[in-house]
Amino acid sequence: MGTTERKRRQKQPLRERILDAARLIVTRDGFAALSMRKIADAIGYAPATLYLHFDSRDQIVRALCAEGYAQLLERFAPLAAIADPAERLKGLCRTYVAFGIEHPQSYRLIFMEDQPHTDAAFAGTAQAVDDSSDTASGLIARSLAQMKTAGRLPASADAAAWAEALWATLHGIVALHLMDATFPRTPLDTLVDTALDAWFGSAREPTSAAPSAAGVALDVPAALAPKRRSAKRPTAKPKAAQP
Amino acid sequence: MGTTERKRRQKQPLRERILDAARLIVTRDGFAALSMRKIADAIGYAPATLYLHFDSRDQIVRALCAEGYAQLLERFAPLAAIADPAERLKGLCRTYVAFGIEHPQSYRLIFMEDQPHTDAAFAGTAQAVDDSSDTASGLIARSLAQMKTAGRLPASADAAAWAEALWATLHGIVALHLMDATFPRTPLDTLVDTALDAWFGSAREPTSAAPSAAGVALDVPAALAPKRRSAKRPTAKPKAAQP
DNA sequence: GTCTATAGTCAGATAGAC
DNA sequence: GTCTATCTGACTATAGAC
Repeated sequence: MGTTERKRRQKQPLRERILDAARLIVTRDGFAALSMRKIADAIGYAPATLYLHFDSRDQIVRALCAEGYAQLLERFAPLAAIADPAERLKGLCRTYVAFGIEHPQSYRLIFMEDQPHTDAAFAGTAQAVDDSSDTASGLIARSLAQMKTAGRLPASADAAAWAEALWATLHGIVALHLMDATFPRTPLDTLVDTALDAWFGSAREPTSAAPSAAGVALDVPAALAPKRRSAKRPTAKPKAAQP
Repeated sequence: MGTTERKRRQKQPLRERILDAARLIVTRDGFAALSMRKIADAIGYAPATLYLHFDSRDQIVRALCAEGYAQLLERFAPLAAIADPAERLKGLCRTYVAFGIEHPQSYRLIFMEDQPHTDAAFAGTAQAVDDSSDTASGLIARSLAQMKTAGRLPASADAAAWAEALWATLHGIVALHLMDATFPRTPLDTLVDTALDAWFGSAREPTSAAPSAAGVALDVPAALAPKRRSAKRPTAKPKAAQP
């Protein structure tokens, strides 16, 4: 074990530098502009060296993506403590949108470009309603289910369908904004609130209990250390060339 | 003029064949797989020949995109005749989603990949509320404004914000589905209806502010003919390479 | 571990012969 | 109008010297 440990530790520094450089390029120029050459140039190594630490460009991309997704979940984590499901949901929605705006390239990769990872993000959706899964979708679905139980959704409502539609709304807001910066003429926060009001009737008369609209601190300080938990399955997909 | 006409007509056949081939490739393999060489191979010409009819690959892509957008507007056209704004809006929403599902590659290009065209699609959004603009967003915004006038939206609602949020929902549904075919576990039509019901209260009980003015359908003058205006400024953007 | 050198592909676009 | 031939440049990934 000691030997293995030491070996791994020797490798880490360069691996980190590769990821750092890759993150910089991606953040600045987008994922399409990421190439092994550019990374190598950025850290002052030859392209071939990168292959000692990553099997392929794709593996680097996946590592960055996993990082971004972990960040999103970290942002969600403190919200789980909010007892009122409506308030929690509001916080989740705002945090989701804020994340997309603040980390456009990560968001693009996770939800707009890389199908495998989009699939992964959706994986838990199905049973998430009663499961306390820690996926983005699971958290939203769970809050909605609780709200239905609390009678804040129409009895006829299908909580799972609402969760899907609500997520679509959030994704649509972020995705359209990332495609065209002028998109929401309405301020983003206002737009999210508009959507929430439309869905849950805050603008409508509060039938039973009027939530006093306790302001959710939507700025989660995020003491997040960029987690480097890289993707586990190598899943070397050697690019099926089509003749 | 006669000479110009004749020249243009001589060019058209091959131009069409180029576009046909390009459309096929794009529909089958996606936009990323579209290359001048593949088009040339498909129609049995040399790559260089394509440049007699198009300045660049980008111009071909734009032509396909304009085509797709015109198709979307054509699908919308007959819906303008629906007098009841709520019914019209429902039709618009379903049509929008259906188009995205049926023409995934066109949708991707217009709204998910090509920023210039996404920008163009959004261009009319601003004044569209009182304008009978023939953009996709304009049609939705106009219907919503009419619904508000008819009292079917909360008086406090900002019709423009609702329009943006509703569009985001539709886009989110389509975009997520295109990224992951398993996305809406709920059937697509059901999901759209769920959103519409939640937003406009068909499912809610008409407690106090009932849609009393059920028949207050504002008629719509806008007879928008399926405009074929392909609207393209060549805008040759020769790909700014970044050194 | 790291490098140089290179293989092998693909791409967009152009020159100039026919 | 159309072709062949080529320029230019991007990329991933590998082999083998140091």
